[in-house]
Amino acid sequence: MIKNRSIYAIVGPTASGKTEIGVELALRLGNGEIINCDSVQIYQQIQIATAKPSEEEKKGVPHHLIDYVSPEIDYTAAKWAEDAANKIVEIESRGNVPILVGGTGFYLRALREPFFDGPKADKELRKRLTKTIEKKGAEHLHKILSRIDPKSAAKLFPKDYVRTMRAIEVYFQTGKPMSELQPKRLDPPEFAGRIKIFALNPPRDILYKQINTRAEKHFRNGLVEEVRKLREHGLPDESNALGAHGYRRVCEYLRGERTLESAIEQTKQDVRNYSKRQISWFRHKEEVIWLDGFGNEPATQQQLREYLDQ
RNA sequence: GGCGGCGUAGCCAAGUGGUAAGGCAGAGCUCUGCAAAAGCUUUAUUCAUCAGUUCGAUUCUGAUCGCCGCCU
Repeated sequence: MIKNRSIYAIVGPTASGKTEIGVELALRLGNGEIINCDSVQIYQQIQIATAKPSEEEKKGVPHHLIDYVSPEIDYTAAKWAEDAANKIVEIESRGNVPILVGGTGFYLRALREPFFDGPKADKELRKRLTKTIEKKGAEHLHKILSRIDPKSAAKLFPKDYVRTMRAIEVYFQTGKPMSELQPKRLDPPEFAGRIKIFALNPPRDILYKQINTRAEKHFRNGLVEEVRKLREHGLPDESNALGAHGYRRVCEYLRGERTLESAIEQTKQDVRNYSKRQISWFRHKEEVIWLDGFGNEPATQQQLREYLDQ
C-alpha cells in the first residue's frame, strides 16, 4: 500500500511562498512532514538572509534537514540526496507523508535521478586547481581536461571551470574519464516515481519587487552584524555558507570592496537573477505541475487542492 | 545674457564620412558530488530634433530644444 502513496515536492523561485503553501499542504494532509530542499537553509548559524521558516510559520509541522549542518562544512547535492532519502523512508515508516520544499532543483534531481557512482569532492585538489585558474585562467584547465578526457571537454565551455574541475577530479581519483563513468547512473530510489512536483509561478514583476523588499528587510534586520560575528568566529569567506545571497556581498563590504549601499543593490540583483534561473530549471520538466501565483495566496492554494482531489 | 562642453538602447559607455564596440539590466537557456554555484545565447533598421553639404552623415555645417560647467 505504501507503493501508492504520494510524496510531494513544492518548488519554484525564491520568495514565491513555498514555505506557506508547503505548510498548508502538510496541515491539509494532516500527517505531512516537511523536508527542506534548499542548499542554503541546511546550514546552521546563517539565519537572517536565508528565509528559513520561523517557528510561527511552521505551525507545528515537523521540518527536517533544516539548520542541521555546520556552516564550516561544504555540503553537496549528493549528500543531501542521501539524507533526504533516509528522511523519506523514516517519515513514511511512521505513517506520515514527506513533503519536499525548496528551490534547489539540482538537489531534487540528485534525489530522483541519482548521479553516477563517482568519487567525492577532493578539497585539496580543488584548491590547487583554483590556484591554477587564478594564474592561468579557466581556459587552461579546460585544455588539461581535453587531454585526459576529450569527450567531457568537448561538452563543456572553456570558461565553465566548475564542471571542468569536477571532470578533472573524477579522472585523477578514478583513473577513468568521467565521460566513461557518467552513463552508468545509479538506479533511482523506489519512491522516485511517487514524488509529485508542484512549482509556483508568480508574476515576474511582482516577484522581483518581493525579492527587493525582502533583501532590504534582511539588511535592516542586522545581516551585516550576523556576518561580522560569523567571520570573527573564523568562518571563512570562501565557505559555501558565506557564499549565499546577501552574505557574499556583505563579506565584500566588510573587506572594503564595496559600499553598504552597493552590497544591498547587488544582493537584490543576485537574487533576481537567481529566481529567473530557478524558473528556467523547472519550466520544461513535463512532470512538473504549475501553480500560478504566490504560495501564500488562497487562489494558489485552491489550485493545489484541486489537484489533490483528483 | 555671454562663453565652453555634452546629448548614442531601460542604464553606463566606445566609435567612425561607407552602413552602430563593450558592460549592466531585460528575455531565453544549460546543468550527472561546491548549484543561492558556474556557464551559454539574445537584445538599437538607428545615434536629441529639423534643415544643409555629400554618391553616402551617427560622424561635417547651421538652426532649434535639453542638460552641465564657467563668467557677468
